[in-house]
Amino acid sequence: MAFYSIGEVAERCGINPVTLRAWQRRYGLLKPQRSEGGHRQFDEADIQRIEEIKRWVESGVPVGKVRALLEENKLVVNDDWSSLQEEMMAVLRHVRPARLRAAIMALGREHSADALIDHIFVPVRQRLSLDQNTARTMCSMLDGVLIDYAASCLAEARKKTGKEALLIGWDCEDRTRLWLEAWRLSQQGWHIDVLAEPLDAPRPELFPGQQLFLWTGKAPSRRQQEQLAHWREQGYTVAFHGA
DNA sequence: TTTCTCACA
DNA sequence: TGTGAGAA
Repeated sequence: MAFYSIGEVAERCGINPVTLRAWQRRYGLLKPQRSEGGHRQFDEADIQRIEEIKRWVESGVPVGKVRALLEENKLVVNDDWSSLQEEMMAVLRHVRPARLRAAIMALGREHSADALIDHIFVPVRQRLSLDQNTARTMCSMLDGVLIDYAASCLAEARKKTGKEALLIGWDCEDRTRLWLEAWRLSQQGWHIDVLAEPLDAPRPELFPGQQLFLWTGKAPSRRQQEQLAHWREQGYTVAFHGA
């Protein structure tokens, strides 16, 4: 196995050695072997990884967020969902909503909401959103069909027995994801309604006696956790949904 | 010369 | 993300 010094790698990849060290030390992005003298020894795999990091950074992702993305991607690539993701991409390239809708309904008959959301729709949307141009259009079309499909699943779920609940996006930009999460909840037996517009400051007092779910799209902040505890003390049935 | 770490913009 | 010091 051939090794490269940090200087060689820096030149080959167009990244300052200082930056490479910073990626390793500050963000845990790299883990080259070391020589006896303590010098870094990069192999081809490391260089591949650096190129991948570069692509994320160039597409506007903050360096601090790249690690999570790399690990997420690794999981996705190694499981057998990747072929279904590719099929989804292939359907998207036709840019035919009716076809896309049929494909998604077919998937919905085969797989659980959890699996589809986590292994197909979230990864595919993420891939599409990185691109600036045509992928944005495909992503937009996908979002439209997904919301349509999610809404039909919510309606379907209401035909079975279940409790009423309201899903509210809290400080989250991703409206489509909100519908996907509503769908997920409906598969857990809830009759879900969605506040289509995410809120900065949800007001449980407007929905007395109703079960509320809050979706933040990320781990709740300290402030949000305190707010939730406060609402519960006041007797509101409100919960974070998901992470 | 090169690279290392660490403190510091 | 980059600079500079001091050491190997």
